[in-house]
Amino acid sequence: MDVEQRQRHGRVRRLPRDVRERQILDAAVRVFSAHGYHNASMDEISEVAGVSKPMIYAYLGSKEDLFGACIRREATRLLEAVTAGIRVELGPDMQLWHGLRAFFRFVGEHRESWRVLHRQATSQGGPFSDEVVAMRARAIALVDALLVRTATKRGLDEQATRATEALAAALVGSAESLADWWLDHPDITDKMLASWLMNLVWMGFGDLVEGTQWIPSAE
Amino acid sequence: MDVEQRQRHGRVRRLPRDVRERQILDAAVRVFSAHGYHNASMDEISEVAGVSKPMIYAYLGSKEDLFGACIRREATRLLEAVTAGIRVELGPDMQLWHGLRAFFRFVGEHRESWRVLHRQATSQGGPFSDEVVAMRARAIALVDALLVRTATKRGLDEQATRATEALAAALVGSAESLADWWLDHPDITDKMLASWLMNLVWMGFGDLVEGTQWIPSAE
Amino acid sequence: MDVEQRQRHGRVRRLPRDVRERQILDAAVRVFSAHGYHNASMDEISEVAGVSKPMIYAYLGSKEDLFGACIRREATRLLEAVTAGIRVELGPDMQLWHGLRAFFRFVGEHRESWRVLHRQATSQGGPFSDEVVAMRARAIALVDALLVRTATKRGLDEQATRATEALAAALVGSAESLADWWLDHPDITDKMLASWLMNLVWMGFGDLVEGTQWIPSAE
Amino acid sequence: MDVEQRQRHGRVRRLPRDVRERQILDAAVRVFSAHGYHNASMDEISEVAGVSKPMIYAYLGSKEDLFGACIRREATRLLEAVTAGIRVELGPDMQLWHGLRAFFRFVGEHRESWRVLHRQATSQGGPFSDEVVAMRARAIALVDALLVRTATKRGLDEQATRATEALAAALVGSAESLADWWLDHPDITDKMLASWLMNLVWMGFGDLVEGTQWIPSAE
DNA sequence: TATGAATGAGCATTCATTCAT
DNA sequence: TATGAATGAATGCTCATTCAT
Repeated sequence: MDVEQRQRHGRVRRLPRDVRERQILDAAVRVFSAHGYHNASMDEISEVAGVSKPMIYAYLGSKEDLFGACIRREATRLLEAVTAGIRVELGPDMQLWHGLRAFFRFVGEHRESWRVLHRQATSQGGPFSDEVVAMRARAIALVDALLVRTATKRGLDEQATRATEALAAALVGSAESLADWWLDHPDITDKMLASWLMNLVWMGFGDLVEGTQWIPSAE
Repeated sequence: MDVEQRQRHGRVRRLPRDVRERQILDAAVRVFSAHGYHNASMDEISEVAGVSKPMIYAYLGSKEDLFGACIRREATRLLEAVTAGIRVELGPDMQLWHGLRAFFRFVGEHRESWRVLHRQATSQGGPFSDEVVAMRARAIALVDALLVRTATKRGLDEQATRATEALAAALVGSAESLADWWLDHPDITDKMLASWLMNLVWMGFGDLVEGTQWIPSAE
Repeated sequence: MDVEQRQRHGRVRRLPRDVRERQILDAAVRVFSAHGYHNASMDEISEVAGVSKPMIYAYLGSKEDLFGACIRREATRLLEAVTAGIRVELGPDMQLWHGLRAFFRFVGEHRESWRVLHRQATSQGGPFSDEVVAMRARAIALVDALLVRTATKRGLDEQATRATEALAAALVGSAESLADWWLDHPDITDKMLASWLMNLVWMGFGDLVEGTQWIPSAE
Repeated sequence: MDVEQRQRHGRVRRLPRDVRERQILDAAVRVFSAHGYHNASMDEISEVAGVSKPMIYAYLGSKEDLFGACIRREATRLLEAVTAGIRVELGPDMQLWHGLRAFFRFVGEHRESWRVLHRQATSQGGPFSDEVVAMRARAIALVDALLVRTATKRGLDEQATRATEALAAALVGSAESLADWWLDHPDITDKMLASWLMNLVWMGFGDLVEGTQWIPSAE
């Protein structure tokens, strides 16, 4: 391949390893996000990355490995963004508020990352599941800790204690669901989303731990 | 193939079309639920159904079509179950309550259906999306209608109006998420789930429409 | 593919399974014989067989399985030919004679089979080895039995007993080697080969068991 | 790459060409012997040799060339060992005896060389064949010369003359086969092997050239 | 109606080989 | 001299899909 061709292809050659890895991961996230794990082909990824397939295998391993690497990187980014958004010096409600805002901001700015994490990773059985389930569990635990801390202060009865984990899961699920809904309603701001969700769950949770309960009027 | 052979194989042949279709759909749901859309093979489905592959293609079209048919049937069942659970003569909170209970009951009794609907269908890009998105939209609309009816009675300010759809989406998402979480915590009853979620969202929603709002203490 | 094309390709379609299997095995032996196991491609085999690759995998399994099936079939044929050639009612020398003749005749008439058995199969480490080593062991055992029978009659001293197995191996090796040599000297008849080898080994063996030994004149 | 780096790697660089070549060939023989030609990878060879792949290509050419070089070196060593073992001042039988002993000794001491020569080289079709066939021809010629010399002395009838080459091939084959058999019976000494084979073929050959022939009692 | 037989097309993966430094 | 970085080109294998009966 002569100089002319090289330039026509617009590819830079002989880059250091970590740069290439980043290139590859970026491409992989794009492609996995667009077509899903199974429909994504290594050929397309290599093409989008501007790198030949053997490099992918040399650096990131099999398709499965590559997907796992994507998940790990994006999940880490997401959690870091959320963690960075939280102000630990504030009260729990503000922590949740900032956490939610950070979450929606991240999703808004990294649609592809989100799609890979939420849509693709969740649905695959087998090896990734572990990875993703673990990440999701970390998120739920994070929220649960927040809820417990809050509830404990106010005094938490037994049933409520038992419920917090479920509520945390529900909360995470709401956020995920809202994020998805957002994809089809781009005129909404991330702030509005966070605000709505905050009102929904925080007030509800507050009532719950205070003993104000909704009870079916008749079974 | 003569009668003798037919009997030797022990299968009943020449069944009416709708029976065959049900056989096939049942098998397809089982297999899709177990392995996911892509990992499911038409071979396995035909084997589980006890029907040859050409029959599947003749009756239900391509793999994609087949999957769509599964989604449609299961979603319909789910919505019917929920609708049937609702007592229109009761107040909105009781309607939601019974709806949630019916939802969780259905999920508990039809794990496979749920897995196909939630895990598989959500993650596939492309043609199914339409189908699934439509179904999901119907569910959200159902909840939204409920919320709007309630809110309207009490007088709904503008921002709240705008939020109800999002809240409906969030609510549906919470329920889905809780249902998933349930798969790993089978000792919980469907009643408990419904109760927790009801408390979380109904009280929150009640506060919201009544004007009691949570507002970040400082931006 | 219309009728014309079908006829142009000269392929008969929808044959019963065992016919197809034979076709495939025939082609595989040809191709393995020509290029060796590793250089043989499933594509070429399928092309030579006039059958698509999926049929090969459906009927005969993986490349390794296919190769194993070739080995087994050809080895069986060879052993059957040799066994059929032997006249059990005759004396041991005549048995060996007829056995050798049958062997060389078979090799002469089935060069490709021989090449696959001898050249290809012997050299592969791993799974086939077992198969082939077993076949070779059977051949050696056959010869050994013959030698032992003969020797026992005449009274066999200890060292000679111990040597028969080695001699059997050597004899089989000579025959194999001669067969190979023959490939490059096609003007020789199988009868001549058998005769030479018979004289070489039978007379030598006779001397050996009779106690006429060659002993190095000086170490 | 500067001096510091060079020393950090702990490898001695800039060695004279022939030393590098020997390193490479040693590694190649080891690897080819262990995995066979096709399963051996240039990567592994370069790793075992402690030399980068481009060096291998620069010094010894393609994989095929490299294999050829291995064959040539090892075959030469073997032939030299055998030749060195022969005492030309002794009679033909003693020459063969010493030749065989030298052969088996070499095999015993250089299993890897032997494996490459016998197992790998023989089975590959194509380019190597030439190389290997040539080497084998030299070995056969060596033996043939010996036989002819012997036979001529005693007077050799026409048929026997014609047969010597075949017998030489058979002899070489027996030795090879015995050597293989030996790999699975390590308690045998090389002397025993040589002795058995000597008795088998020398006596047989002696009979043959003396006119004592084995003739089938009835065709 | 019903199916065994058959295939086109694609995909993950590997490896000998060669630049650019 | 010496090599890390990079790739073209195959190859084994699978699967949705469709004939011919």
